[in-house]
Amino acid sequence: MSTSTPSPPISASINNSTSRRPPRKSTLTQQQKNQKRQRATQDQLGTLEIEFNKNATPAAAIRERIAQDINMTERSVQIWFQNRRAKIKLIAKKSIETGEDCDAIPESMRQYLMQQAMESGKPIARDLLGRTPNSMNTYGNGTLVNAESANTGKVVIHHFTCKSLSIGTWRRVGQNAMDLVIFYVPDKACLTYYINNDCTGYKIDYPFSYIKNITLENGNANGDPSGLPSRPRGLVVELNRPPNFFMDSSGTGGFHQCGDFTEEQQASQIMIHHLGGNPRQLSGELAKLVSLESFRNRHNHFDLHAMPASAPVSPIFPRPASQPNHMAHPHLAMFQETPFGMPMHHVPRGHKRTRSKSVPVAIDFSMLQQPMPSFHVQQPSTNMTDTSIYAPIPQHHNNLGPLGPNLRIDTSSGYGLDYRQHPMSAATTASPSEYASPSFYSSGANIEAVPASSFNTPYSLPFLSPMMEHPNLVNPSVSPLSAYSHGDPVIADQSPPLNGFRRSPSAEFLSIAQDHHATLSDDGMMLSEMYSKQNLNLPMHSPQVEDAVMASQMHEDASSEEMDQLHNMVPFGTIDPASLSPEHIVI
Amino acid sequence: MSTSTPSPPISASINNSTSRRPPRKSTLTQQQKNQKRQRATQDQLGTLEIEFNKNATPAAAIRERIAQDINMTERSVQIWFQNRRAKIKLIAKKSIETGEDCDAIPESMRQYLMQQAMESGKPIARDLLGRTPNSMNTYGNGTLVNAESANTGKVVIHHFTCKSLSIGTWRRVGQNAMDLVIFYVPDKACLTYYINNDCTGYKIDYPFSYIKNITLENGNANGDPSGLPSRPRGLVVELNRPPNFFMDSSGTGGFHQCGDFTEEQQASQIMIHHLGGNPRQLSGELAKLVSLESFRNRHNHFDLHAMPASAPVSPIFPRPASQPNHMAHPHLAMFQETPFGMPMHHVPRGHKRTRSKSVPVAIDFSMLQQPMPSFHVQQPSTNMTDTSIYAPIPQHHNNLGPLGPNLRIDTSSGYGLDYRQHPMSAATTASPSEYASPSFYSSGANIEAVPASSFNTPYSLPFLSPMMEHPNLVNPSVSPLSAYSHGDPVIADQSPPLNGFRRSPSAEFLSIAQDHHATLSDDGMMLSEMYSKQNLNLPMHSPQVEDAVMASQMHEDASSEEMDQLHNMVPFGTIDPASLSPEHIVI
DNA sequence: TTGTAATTTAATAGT
DNA sequence: ACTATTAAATTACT
Repeated sequence: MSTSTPSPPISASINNSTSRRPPRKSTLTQQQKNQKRQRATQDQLGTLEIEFNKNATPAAAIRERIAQDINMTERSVQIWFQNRRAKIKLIAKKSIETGEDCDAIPESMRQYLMQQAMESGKPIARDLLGRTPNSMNTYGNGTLVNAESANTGKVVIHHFTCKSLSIGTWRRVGQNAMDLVIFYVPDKACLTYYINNDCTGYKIDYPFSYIKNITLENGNANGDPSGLPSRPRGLVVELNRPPNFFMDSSGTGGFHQCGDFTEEQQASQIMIHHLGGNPRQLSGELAKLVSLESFRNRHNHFDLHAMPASAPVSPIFPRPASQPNHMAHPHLAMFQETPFGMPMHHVPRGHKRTRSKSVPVAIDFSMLQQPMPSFHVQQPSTNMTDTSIYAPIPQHHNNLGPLGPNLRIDTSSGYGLDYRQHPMSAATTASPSEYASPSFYSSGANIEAVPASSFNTPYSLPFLSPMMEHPNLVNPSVSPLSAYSHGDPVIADQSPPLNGFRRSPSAEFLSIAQDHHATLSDDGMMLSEMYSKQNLNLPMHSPQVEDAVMASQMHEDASSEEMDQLHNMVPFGTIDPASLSPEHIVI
Repeated sequence: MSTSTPSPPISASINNSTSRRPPRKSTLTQQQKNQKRQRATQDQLGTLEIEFNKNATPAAAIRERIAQDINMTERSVQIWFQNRRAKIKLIAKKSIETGEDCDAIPESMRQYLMQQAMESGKPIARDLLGRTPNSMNTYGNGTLVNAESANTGKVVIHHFTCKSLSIGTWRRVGQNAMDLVIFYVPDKACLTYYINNDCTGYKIDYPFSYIKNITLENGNANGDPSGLPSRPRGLVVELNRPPNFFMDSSGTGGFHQCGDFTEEQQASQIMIHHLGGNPRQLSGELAKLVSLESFRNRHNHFDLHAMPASAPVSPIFPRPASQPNHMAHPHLAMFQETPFGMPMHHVPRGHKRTRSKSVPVAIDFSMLQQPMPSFHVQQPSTNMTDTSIYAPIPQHHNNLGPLGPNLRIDTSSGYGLDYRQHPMSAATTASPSEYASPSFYSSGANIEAVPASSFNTPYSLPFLSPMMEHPNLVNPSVSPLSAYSHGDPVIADQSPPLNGFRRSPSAEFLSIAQDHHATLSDDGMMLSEMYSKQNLNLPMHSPQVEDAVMASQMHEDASSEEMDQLHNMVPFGTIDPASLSPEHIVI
């Protein structure tokens, strides 16, 4: 039938069917109904595409308008959008598995996915799209995230869905879901804040052992009818010492440690970090963290003397009075864990999804075309982007010029070479012993025996030593500091020598990255990736199962950890002020 | 990433993916994913073929099994089936156009196509597959259906999707979708029941003018909560005179008129026919019929005096009290037509497609090999066929022995020679004037001017005369009766002389058939086919557009009638008892 | 070259 | 609106 006849002008044929389409309701006609299955013309596709980029879930009215514009039925437009979303979602998912890129995901879709993930507490969804944004241009800059996406997937990562990070007055707000990523790698026992500013990546990280406690702040959601401006919701992390700072010399493919880049180096002074986010969401995420042995034992290896093992049962922990400025709230609640490590009050699953409503979120189209590094941050006025909704949130030091390989972010003092301000000595500012409290343990099963071999404290453990075998490991910009972060005994314990690794498909990338910077080892992801290689032989079991959903789609021989890979990105969005039972949780 | 690696032994590579593939979902892997595009081996093809013959749309589980059997991924199996179905469908369609045969269509595929057509009320699909079953071995017996399949497709045919036909106590139940076909040819203004019994075809037909009224019985679907056994659902046709009877002297290639072959010749006595079927489905089909001018004017040419043209507006038609036995129901509803000739209450479009589920329909594999005539009927116990689901339905006179060229069907008295029992005189039993009622018209636009040239009443018009030009038109078994059926003025009017036909690819078959029997002209399909030839030059316009879907796939310059070709077969299946708004519709 | 494997796209069904 | 599936249309590959 399709032998020779040249296809007639499509628009004409479509016209036939739609021109007199009744202005009826929506479910009415599909093009097909009228005649045949019709292929969208390039014209139509163009418009659809544009509209999709603007809004991946247009309301009926908008669909109708579009439909009229391009001579399609509203129904067909609807279907097109549906299929498109599905397609992109699939791509996103796939890109997770393969670690491939996906610059084909318009910001609108990201926003949408974000929101979706946000509203459904489901980690799966979060993974998918949380992850997708990074996979864009990986290899190039070799961020930790990229490293992850490149590996075959043994790395277990969990996110904290936060949209803001505040340390003192220094504050970063995630704007397009790529500029602020907060996550931890259980196996590394390390918490990381990933920050992107104008295509340059920065990160702050610290091993669990640096964490004095973590608090979930629920504002004054319920039970406190006072009209007071609600306290910032989210996690409050209290450290016992300053974290580590890194930056990504853009494009070169790796992080190197650097000095405190926060405004006035506040992060080196103030040990309280506020991670703003939806308490309901964070509740579950926090539950996971605290269920980790590596978290619960985070102080065991060096701080046994500092904390009496008897205290932890108390449901309410008095917080150290010496606390500078943050939240001395009366609302405290014990974090209760379910068999799955989820809090009892975990969101039931009755999300209120704002169906196919265009989200009032800033959209960054520029992202779509430019093959730039994975992340980038608030440029006060991005083309096409409406940043107004974020305006009320104070952003410090955003008046940076375009950045080259050098970074400039919220810090007037040195970075790069002047990177070290508080190595070991930082302990004097906030020594572990000072802050250590009985509240470190959230359950009774904390004090577990530690293998003798794992007595590498974060202070002294050069757990990177195996990597030193590599000749080009010495990077001029790397300071000794790079050797004492991530003092995770477990990792140190199980970490195999590098030359013992089996070469997986991603091993190549690994070696490439290794050639780049000595700081490689400082990159949590890289580390974890190497570690993941080992996992091929040494499957590890984490207490979480919930995140381990995607794995099933990969290989059936994959352990649950396999699937639960790279939650690189933390989606964020409007915070649902919905009430959460416990208003305040301290770990 | 898939640069160059030479494809390894296929079975091995496939094995990789499938052998221990997780019992996971579907989106799994394509062979390609693993390595390269892989050609199915002869072995694999063999199995696939066999499976396809068993079931053209295997469920996922079955696909999985097959996949494992032949070392393919489930996905690939799925694709293979998909492509296969597409291919066969194409073949089928092509065979329609060319009039070629196609013994390459396994029964499973026919079943599938059937069901598909069934579930989608769409005539398109119905055409295709309605058509396919016949295309098997056409030439041989040259049934009307075959004739159709042979023509190039100008014939407009519409089906009534019925699964049973009852006249009095005589009853036929469609069992394999090929033994009971009820349809009409608008241009012929003739309604036909096609019946196949053990490879021999029979038919009953009558021009529209014989139809007193048609009722749609919806049983007591809704609004009648009484626990009464629902009245039989479907169409009830009331005639004003007995229909015509034909049979196909098997294998010889044509129908010839014969006597009433129904049990005790009930069809000659009882003017009420019950056509069982899904009311929802039939509703739309009936809507089409009543929208036809040729239907609405069916009495105009001879019975104008009998019915006052003023009455028709009444929404509810009192039915003649003289009605014998059938349905004197209180539920009557006006059949409302939309601009498209569809009833307002037309099924919304919510068919429940039992997706890719093998239908619980009797499958006759024997059909696959044997090049026997298109149709055949319920053999009480067919090999491999589970007839149980039809068991409850009484089948009369099925205890026939194998039939040769002679027929034996539900009639103990004469046929063949003793064929004429109620020619004109039958009118005395139920004269048009007696039954004529104002309800003949379903809308106001009925009484239209009739071309003067078309005043050929079904009583006198020898519209077959052109065919008499053929020498061997005289068949011993043909009676004069054959000359007065199908009194469609339009056809008679526009029918060209035979020798004026253009030779289409199928013209050859036509002539062959013509050489077979003088009864050719009695075969509605043959007639309509000839007629269709003419259409090449004389496009005709029917009020329906909906059916005209397939045309776009043929030639874009084809008129809408062109596509709406041969609805030869009426697929049937389980009747959906879903409620239909109007319970009872009278035309 | 065709024909077949596979992908992409519009649509349907069910949820 | 999402998922799963499909048929139809197309592309790719042998």
